[in-house]
Amino acid sequence: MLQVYNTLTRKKEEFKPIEKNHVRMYVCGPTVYDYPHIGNARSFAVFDTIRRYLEYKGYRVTYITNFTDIDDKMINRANEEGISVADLAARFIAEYYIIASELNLKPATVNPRATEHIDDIIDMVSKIIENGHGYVVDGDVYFDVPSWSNYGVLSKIPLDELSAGLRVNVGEKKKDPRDFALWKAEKPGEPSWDSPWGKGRPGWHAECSVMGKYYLGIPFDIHGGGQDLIFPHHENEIAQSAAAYGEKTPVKYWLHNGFLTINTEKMSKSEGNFFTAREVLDNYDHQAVRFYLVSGQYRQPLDYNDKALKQAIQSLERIKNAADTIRGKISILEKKGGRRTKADDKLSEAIKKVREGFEREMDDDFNTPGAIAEIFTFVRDINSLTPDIGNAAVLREALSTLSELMSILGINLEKAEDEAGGKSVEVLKGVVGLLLEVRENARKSKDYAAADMIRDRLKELSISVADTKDGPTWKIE
RNA sequence: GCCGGCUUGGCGGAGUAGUGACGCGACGGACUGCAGAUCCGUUCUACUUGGGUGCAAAUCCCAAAGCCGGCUCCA
Repeated sequence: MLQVYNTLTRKKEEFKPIEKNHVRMYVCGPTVYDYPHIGNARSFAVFDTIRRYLEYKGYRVTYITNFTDIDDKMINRANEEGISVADLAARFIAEYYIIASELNLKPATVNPRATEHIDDIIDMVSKIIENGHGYVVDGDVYFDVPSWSNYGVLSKIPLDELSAGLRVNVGEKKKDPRDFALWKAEKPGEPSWDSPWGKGRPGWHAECSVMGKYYLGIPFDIHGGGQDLIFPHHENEIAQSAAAYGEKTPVKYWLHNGFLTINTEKMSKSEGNFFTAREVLDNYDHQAVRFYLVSGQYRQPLDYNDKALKQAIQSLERIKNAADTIRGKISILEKKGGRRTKADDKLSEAIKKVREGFEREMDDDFNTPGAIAEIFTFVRDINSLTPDIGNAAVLREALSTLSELMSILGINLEKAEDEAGGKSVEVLKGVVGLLLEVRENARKSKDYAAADMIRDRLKELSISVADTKDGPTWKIE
């Protein structure tokens, strides 16, 4: 049974989608005014893994993640750079897709943009006004927070506590400092759209409510994002959606990932202590970065430092080596053939255990560290049993299980060379096989100079050779 | 000030009240012509502190300390 921690109730709850076998999920995507930092990347990777696990469990998942392409930050940055907001958005949306592919994020069902839904936003704002929870002042529209008694359900901030530290910005005409803008009247030089309240643009939180409803319907199952979005973004989203569309709770499960820290301090753009996803991906192996991002439990803080990344590289290497060990033994067995042994039975048992263990851990609010621990136990079983395995069938099953589980974490262990190469791969295999035969003869006659030369020269051609008790194996680096 | 979270071995990091997960590192051994990979063992008085409940607590309860976060744009 899958349990997820719901920010709304502050408890782990049994996960039951509203529609049977279909999960509708929305994750807050980036505001496309700058390069995403590695903390954004964590959020992307975490929710991608959650999505993949739900699919593994047999659910069909409709996965929406948006681009916010109109807001204050977009306008300010575009003005600084002297380009249009649309051009700025285009640039960083393109950048997002590059990062997404390097992190092996599965493409979303739809990546909607705020500016594609202006009419829907206007529609929602109109409904909020009609229902008595919004008001118009000089072309601005504000949400009337005190009129909404349920305000604070998500962040658990009592309404009267809220007013304490709030300020009202110059130029704002709120009735109450807790109110927030649904629609902002046009200022000179800003992009704007026609509306019943004059020209203007959407406020900060409108787009997610609108696009969630548009693509998923309300209520839907999962809404994800970083913990910093709980207040005010998601709090406002709930109030807006509920006030406009009349659903008490527009979302069943609210999931929030913990922060990525640097030296245990929160990484954030306003503090200036951050690394962009780009520089991290340029410095480290992409798969290792992905592995690192999902190696911690998603609600806990994750510290970014060189040591942590190095450790992720080492750990992942261990898993990949196990896959190579299996492949090497399979190719030997294909030549020699063999019979099932005791080790085959033990490995079959281990395959069953790893799948159970992995699911048990992931069912517990996506406990990836526990799930990875199960994989490592399996890796040790693979390494100790493989030399004694007699039949390739169980090895193929072990390899496909390992690959399948790792793919949920976003790591692809498959090697594509076989399909890609066709005939030339066959020739390559033949030639390397021939060289290794020559080398084996040299080793038997203790001509180690010759044997080592063949190995070294192959290494230069990025073919690495390893001797096992059953004979040599090789792989392309 | 008001809310929330965290504190586990050299480091990272799980943890169902009852046999010290898992990874990285270090050290020792095995295997090996060498290399790589791997295996076994050690690192073990590990659980912030002080009380309490229990036959038994890292795990439950109560206090305290330290650290972090939200209350303002932020994944």
